Amino acid sequence: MPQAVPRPTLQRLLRYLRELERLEAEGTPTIASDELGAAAGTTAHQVRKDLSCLGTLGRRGVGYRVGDIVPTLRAALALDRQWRVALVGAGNIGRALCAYRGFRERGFHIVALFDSDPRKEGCTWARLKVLPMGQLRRTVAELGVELGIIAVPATAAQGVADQLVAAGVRGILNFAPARIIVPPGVQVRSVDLAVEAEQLAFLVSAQSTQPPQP
Amino acid sequence: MPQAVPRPTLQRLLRYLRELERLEAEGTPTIASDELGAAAGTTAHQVRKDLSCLGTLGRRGVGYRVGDIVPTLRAALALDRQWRVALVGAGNIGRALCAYRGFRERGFHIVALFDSDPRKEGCTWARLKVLPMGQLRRTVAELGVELGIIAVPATAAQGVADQLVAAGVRGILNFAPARIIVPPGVQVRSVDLAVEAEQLAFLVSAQSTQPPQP
DNA sequence: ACGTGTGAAGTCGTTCACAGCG
DNA sequence: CGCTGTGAACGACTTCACACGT
Repeated sequence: MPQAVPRPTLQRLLRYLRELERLEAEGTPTIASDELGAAAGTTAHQVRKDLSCLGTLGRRGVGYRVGDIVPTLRAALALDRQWRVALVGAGNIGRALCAYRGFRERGFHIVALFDSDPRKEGCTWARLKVLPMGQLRRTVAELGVELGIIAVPATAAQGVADQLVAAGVRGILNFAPARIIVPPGVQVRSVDLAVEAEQLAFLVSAQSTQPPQP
Repeated sequence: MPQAVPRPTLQRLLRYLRELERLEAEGTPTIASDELGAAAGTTAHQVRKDLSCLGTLGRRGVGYRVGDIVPTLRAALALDRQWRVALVGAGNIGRALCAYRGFRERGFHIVALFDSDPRKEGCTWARLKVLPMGQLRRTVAELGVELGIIAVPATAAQGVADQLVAAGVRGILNFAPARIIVPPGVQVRSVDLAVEAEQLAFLVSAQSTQPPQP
């Protein structure tokens, strides 16, 4: 049975899948854990441990058959289906996410776009009309939206999250620099662009002041 | 001496700093670890352990003086200064990052903008002219750029990283869905938007198939 | 003989409990 | 007495070593 997959393992599994899809496109029939590890930036040990979370996927003495495990991984990671997404916030970030090809390529379809600013209402981006927030609940229900993306200012984030949850969304990807509280049963992942930059700055700075050990 | 700060601790310290700056603006003079923990979404234990990485910052029986530790935190996290940043890639993501206020508010100034597409050359975004890649090296040196942001397609990412490193950049924030290899002494942080969505999808999906324990 | 799967050992981070200072 | 600082216990993830299937 698929016992819990640790978070770090999940991230790596997604990277392995990327690499394996590339190998599949190139026609590589089989790959060993050490090669996959090198391609994904980790070790053979780690690759085997991670993949073993999902069952017995390889063949001893041979390696992993690319054609076999790509579908297995896709299914295990819930990527063998399409996800309908609502995007809230038609600002700079919202516009970029709306146009981002990476989402659609991986099965994430933004099917509705909302903004509280009436001046933006009716504008069209990437074939989507900007709808007023008042229509969020009905639209999410009608279109069967399962995931929401928040791309609004920090002060508005919690309110938007509440509305998304009330509309029945099961997961939220939050780009606002604010902590969001949701009831159990709803998943949240936050991406804070400034925090990413700040982490980088710290690492750069720490490395200058602390030269590596002798 | 400031011994190594674990990565998860670093992330939390940045969140504490946000909360503390808010408290400072509100005029709160002092705060205890349990309140700060609640505000930042963690525990009092964790707050004290994290802050103790940076030295003895609190007063027993009192708590932490907001006015004291905000500057201390800023200095320890290398946020008591400005960072000059070069942005490569004038596509959707690049445009959004260029206009993103959060960076400037936190001391990250995008001072140069590059794209390999000659048609975009000379366009102006947020008071920045799009420059050709050929000018990257000289411009980075002249302006004293320390950090680079990559917002180009995956296939171009490694090449851009190489050019940034050759130009003397010390850290790279990578938004391309590709692994980037840099020499030691250069820091990289990657943000893969599709992977974030994929993780969310997995968590939502896993929760449906595995109801919580009895 | 080769490469996977996996228990065991090791490392890192979190949680805890209480001593210690204001 | 209140709240911090911190060593110690705990738990999670990683690294390792080797048995096992092909």
